[in-house]
This record gives sequence, structure tokens and C-alpha cells, in this order.
Amino acid sequence: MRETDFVSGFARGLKVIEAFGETRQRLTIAEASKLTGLDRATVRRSLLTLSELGYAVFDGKFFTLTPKILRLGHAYLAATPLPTIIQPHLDQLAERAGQNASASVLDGTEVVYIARASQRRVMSINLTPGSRLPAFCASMGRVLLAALSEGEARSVLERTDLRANTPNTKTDPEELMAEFRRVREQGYAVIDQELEIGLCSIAVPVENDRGQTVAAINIGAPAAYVAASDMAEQFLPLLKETQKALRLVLP
Amino acid sequence: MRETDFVSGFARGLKVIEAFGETRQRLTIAEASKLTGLDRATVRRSLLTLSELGYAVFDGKFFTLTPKILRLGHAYLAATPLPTIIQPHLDQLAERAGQNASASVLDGTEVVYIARASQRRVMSINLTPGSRLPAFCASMGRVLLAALSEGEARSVLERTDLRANTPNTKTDPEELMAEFRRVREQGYAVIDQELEIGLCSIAVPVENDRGQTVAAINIGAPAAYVAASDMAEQFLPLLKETQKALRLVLP
DNA sequence: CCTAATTTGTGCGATATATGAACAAATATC
DNA sequence: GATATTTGTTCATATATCGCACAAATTAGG
Repeated sequence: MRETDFVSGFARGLKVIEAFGETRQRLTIAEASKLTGLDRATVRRSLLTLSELGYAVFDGKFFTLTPKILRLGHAYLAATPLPTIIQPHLDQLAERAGQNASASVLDGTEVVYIARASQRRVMSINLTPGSRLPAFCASMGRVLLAALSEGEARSVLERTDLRANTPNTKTDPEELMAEFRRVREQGYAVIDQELEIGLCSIAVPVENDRGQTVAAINIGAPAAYVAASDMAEQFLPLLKETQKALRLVLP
Repeated sequence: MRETDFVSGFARGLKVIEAFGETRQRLTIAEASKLTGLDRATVRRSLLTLSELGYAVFDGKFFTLTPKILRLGHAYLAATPLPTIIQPHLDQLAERAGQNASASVLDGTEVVYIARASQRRVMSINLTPGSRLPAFCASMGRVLLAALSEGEARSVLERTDLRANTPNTKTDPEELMAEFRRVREQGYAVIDQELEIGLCSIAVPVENDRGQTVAAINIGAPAAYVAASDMAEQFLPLLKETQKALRLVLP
């Protein structure tokens, strides 16, 4: 790609939108400038452009994103058949399991939720389509990383900030690589409170008819309700059933 | 705002992202150009920029959005406290009602889903946060439009494509305005298969502690399961309870 | 297999945008 | 209440982008 095939004004604008992540609902020009590392004048022009288009509003001091911004992400969710196909299966899975079920794909070092069926609330985090978690310590992440080649998986780990979320979090790369091999062999991953104390989860890959892993689905349950060692016994048959059903409908 | 405070390259890029709406997962440069009305060279540069940043991939012919694009919309969902605060209440509501519950806000002439709790699948449409429906024929839309001034509500109707989705859809502006008044008085809206045959729903406004309507929540049920005339009796107490709980926690 | 029709890639002049400094206004600090 | 600091805005100019026109490549049709 040539230099001139890159629209830096566009790239800068996207960076500004992402600056509204986390808990930052309202940003001043200076704040956005600091967060993005862009010049104040540039950030101001991007924000004013967003306002002009209705993606943001400006009250004289703060800029706030509007729901119109959801159109951008929704273009992906609506356009990609995966979430639409998976959702009904997920609903059924959650209902039969009596627990939350989710689906996600890998994006770099993170898993991104693309669909979710809530049955009960156990996590402190609010997960919706678009939510992200570090792949190395999430059950779906383990499954998705296990589907990569050894080299690719190792490369992801190298780029990951292997921070322990709980005392249970496995952070040793070699231990994780061994875990991926185990997951690949047994066909599922179980997480025992590595992400959040009190939460266990079990995930299986979602494969298309050519056997390629295109996503992962999981069931999460309170540790007080199901011990990690019982997760497979209790939920694996349901997950396998959903996995099988999806293999038949995915292109 | 001055002319020069508008970054047209950014605006053009956003338009390109939105071109991936509907069922268009893959777009060629020419297709995106037709959909956006932008010059091919411009679209090409925007798409190459998206690819360079990892928001899209190019296989030599088609451009496809990647899950990274979800970060953009998610910046809003994560940053706005509304979805996070409402979600647990919605989960509880859906569980107690045994039906799907959703929350949405108004964006122009459409309602935008910001949270959802699925219990069962009755709609043919797949609704996730970010999904949009025309406000005039959705229960939450009626509630949100009823919260506007008469002039504003009328203005929205004027800008709306009042297309009938089913034989039941009310499309006469005066009839709709009268409906808004009724909704405002009784404090809830019931939709009887105006959006989709076989689907009824009931919605109430979500108000903050100053009495301002900031969102709407609803419960949808199959018409075969609950007649429209029974919706209020069956679900209004639950909705009112959730509404009251939310009023106490919303800023 | 060749021609016509589309689609895609590229060079260039005109136009639009980014930059960084300078200034004014608003906050914060003492 | 005066000074220091941060913040928002403006401006001139160097730089980058836009859209057009043309060439190359691909696809469709006969």
C-alpha cells in the first residue's frame, strides 16, 4: 500500500472515538488530546465532525457519544451471519443449562463477545456484544488460542499482558501452552476463577462444516453453585450438542 | 462551526463503515462506492485505511469488517452508564416475566437497543444492542415519542417513513399523535402485532430522579401466548417495579 | 477466444487538512 | 485576589487528500 492510500484524518478520528472507552462518557478536547496523543486542534476538528454528523454532542465543554455511534459496530454484527446464526442456539443453551451462555471470536489477544444469553447475573462485569476480555484467562479464549498453531498461540501470548486477575490466574507462558494442548485434545476448556473469584466457565469451539474453528461458546456458573471439577460433567453434553447443531448450519 | 472544522475524510470513512450494514458482509470497492455515493478512489483509500488499522481485511477482491470494529460502538456502551445499570434489572425482569425484556433509547426516528435479556425466541429479527427499529411502531418507541413535546413528536413523525409492517401497523400521523397522548396519560404503551405478526409488547419509560425519560424498557410476548389486551394485566406490575427500582439508581 | 463492459489502480492539479505557535479565556493554585 | 496553569480557539503555511481522467486488469457475453 502506498503512503497516499492511507487517510490519516480518518485514522485519527477513529482513535478519538476509541478514546471514549472504559468509563469515559464525557471528554473535553484536552482530555481526548491526551488520551490519543493527537494535537488539540486535530482532536477538536474530529470531535466537531462527529458532532456535525450526530455521532456526538457538545455541550460547550464536554463531548459525549450518542447512540448513533452504535451503527458502526452494528454494521459488523448485522453483516456477519455468525452472531445471528448462533444467537438462537445460545438462547436455548442458556435456558437448558440454567446459566449464562455466550459466544465470542478472537481479536488479537482478546476475545470479543458477539452474542450472549443471560439467565442470571453472577459476574461483576457487564458483558454485551462487543465486550472484550483477555483471551489467555477466559474459557473461550483458551479454546480459540488452542485452535491456532503453536507458533501463533505463542505469538499471541508474547503480545499479551499476562496479568493475574485472581490468585488462580495462570500466567506462565509454558504452563499456558501446555494448557492449550490439553484443551485441543479434550475439546473443551474449563476456567476455575481465573478471571473473577467465584466464577467458573467451560467453553467449546464452534466449527464450520470444514472443521475450522470460527468462534467459541461457553457457559458460566457461580463457583458456589458448580465446582470447577463438575463443570464438564454438568455442562459438556449440552455444549457438545449445541456445537454439533452449529456445525450443520455454519457455512 | 467553520468550514475548516470539518474533517471530510473522517466523515467519508464513517459512511463507508456504515455501508457494511444490512446483510452486506463483504464489499468490493465498486459496491461500497455505489452504496455511499463516494468516489471509488476515496472509498478505496478509506477501506485500505481500515485494513491497515485492523478494522477490516482485504482478500484482494472483497473487504470484510473485523470484530475490532465493535470497539467503536462499544466505546459508547461501556462509557454510558445506562446499559450497565439497566442490564441486571432487565435480567431479573425477563426471568420473572418468563419473556424477553429489552431497553432502548431514541435516536432520530428509530429506537436503538442498548440492552437485552433473552428468555425465549419469538421474533424473526435478531435484536442485539445497537439494533434499530422504527420508533412509531415499536412499544418502546411509542413511550419515548410520548415523552417528547407534541411539536418534537410530530417532527419525528414527519421525518419517518410511515410504512406498515403488518396489517395492524398504525400509520396515520394524527392517530399516532393521539396514541402518544394516551401513552403519556396511562404511562405505558402496548403494541399488538404492529411490527411483526404474532408479537405483542408492552413498554414503560425509564425515568431518572428528576423525572426525565432517559430510556424505555419493554417485554415482548408471542400473541399466541398473551393477548394484547392481557399484556398490561400480566406484565405492567413487573415493569412498574423495575421502573421504580431504576428511578432510584439513575443519576 | 475475442470483444465489450466492468472493475480496479494510479498520476496529477486543485483543494482541503494538519501543524504548532500565539493568543484569549477559563480554572486552579497559592 | 493575584499569579500560574490549563484549556479552547485562531491563523498562516506546509503538507496531505480529493476527484478526475486514463490505463491496466478482470469479468461477461457471444
